Amino acid sequence: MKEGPDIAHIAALIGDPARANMLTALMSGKALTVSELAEEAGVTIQTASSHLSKLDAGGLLRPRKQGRHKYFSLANDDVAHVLEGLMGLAAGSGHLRTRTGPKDTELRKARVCYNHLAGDMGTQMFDSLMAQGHLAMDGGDLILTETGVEFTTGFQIDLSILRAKRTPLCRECLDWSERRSHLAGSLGRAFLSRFEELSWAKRDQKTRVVTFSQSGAKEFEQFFAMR
Amino acid sequence: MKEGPDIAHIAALIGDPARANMLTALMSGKALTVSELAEEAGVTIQTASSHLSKLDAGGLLRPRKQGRHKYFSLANDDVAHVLEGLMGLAAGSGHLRTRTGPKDTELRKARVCYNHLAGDMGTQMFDSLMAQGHLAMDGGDLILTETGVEFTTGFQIDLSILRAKRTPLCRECLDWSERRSHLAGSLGRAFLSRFEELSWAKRDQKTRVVTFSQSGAKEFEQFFAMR
DNA sequence: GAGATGGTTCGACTACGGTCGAAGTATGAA
DNA sequence: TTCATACTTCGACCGTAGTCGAACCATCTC
Repeated sequence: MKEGPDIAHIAALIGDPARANMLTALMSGKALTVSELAEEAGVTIQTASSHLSKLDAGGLLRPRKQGRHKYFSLANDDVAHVLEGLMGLAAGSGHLRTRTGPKDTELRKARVCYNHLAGDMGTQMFDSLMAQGHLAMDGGDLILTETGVEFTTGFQIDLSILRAKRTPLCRECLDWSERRSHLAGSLGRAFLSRFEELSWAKRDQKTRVVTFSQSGAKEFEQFFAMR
Repeated sequence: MKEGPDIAHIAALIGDPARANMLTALMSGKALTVSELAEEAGVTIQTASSHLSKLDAGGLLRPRKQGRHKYFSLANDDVAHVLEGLMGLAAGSGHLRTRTGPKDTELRKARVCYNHLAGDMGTQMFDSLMAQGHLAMDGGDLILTETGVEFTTGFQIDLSILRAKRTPLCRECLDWSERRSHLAGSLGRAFLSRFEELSWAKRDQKTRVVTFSQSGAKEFEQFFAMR
């Protein structure tokens, strides 16, 4: 009756509307300040502060002080992963916050998941990389193959920098809208920022939507076509 | 500020201690009655009933009436998956309900996750099946290869029955203790029940622990050795 | 220094939701 | 029919936790 970790505590942390809004906002991958998160959640700064300290104590956030600002971001990919999972359940039970509107289709098309590309285009990219043999599964872990290394370096992504970090290079992340995997981990992050550098795509500042330019979408299709 | 599914609602459902206990109990994969779940959660039958109707309304459970009993089980693998994820976070933040005791090591060794094998032996089995090429990733989906079909039928598992069901044959599930994937889906379930039929292993009724007999462990090692 | 801006702490208010006793409904047994 | 068991509904109680105003720190600017 009481073995295993204490689910209830952190589920309750996520379970408050204000905190859930903050966490959802942080799924954009950006680090946000207390006041930004307060606005995002629709509460005053005081309450936001108290919420954030609780989330931090629960290990869900990573705070960083910078001058008189305090920036919060999600603690790690695992947290983002669980949040996506919860979104999947919520979406499945037909409990959408907003009725499926025009913004919803944009979110399904391409969006930011923590720090990498998700949605239709995210899964397409993942599928393509697998089909081309650039990614492979090795005993439950996702790995970058030799051709994959070539491909990414050709994409102007410096793997040595990524490998130096503690976070895993490749991870898969389950998509709540597509119910399929897409690429997470530091490589997933690198791909997305590369898309931005090449101005193939732009993140919306507020809504997690990623919009590809017309030419950007074409380039993307070129590299990540299926078959 | 309000795009995406309503995380908070279902997170709050999981966030109550009594409900979390019930859900954890259901991770054993067994369907339990209202009174059993009440005892599991340490509350009276009335409150259990109200909790269960809320969980049901949230789409987390699948109720089945049978005579004057009402059996509840987890709605699907997705729910189990999210619960495992939450356990991972809770374990990671050092928030174990019970200090890592003797039962904890048993849980890490081999346990039931919803309806399939998890823990050290679960991930070992998954890794072995991947290494032997019986399982493979195909565009984000886990599939059974041709040799995999051979292997499982040689194991006296009737695939045609499994394929007839709506639930996916193969799925991967992230392990909170090992932080690696193991095999879920109807095939994962089939393997576990086969182990029981062969009396290689036995589930403990209360604690989710799976104990392998000495000879059973040897057989297991034979079939699912790494390399 | 003084003033402004970003966060935190404290205290008081409030409301939502978990809890159980008691009564009510269904199903099964005798 | 009568009794027992399994569960649900109702109502009342109570505690916890979210909320904000006000005052308090800390950091930067001038």
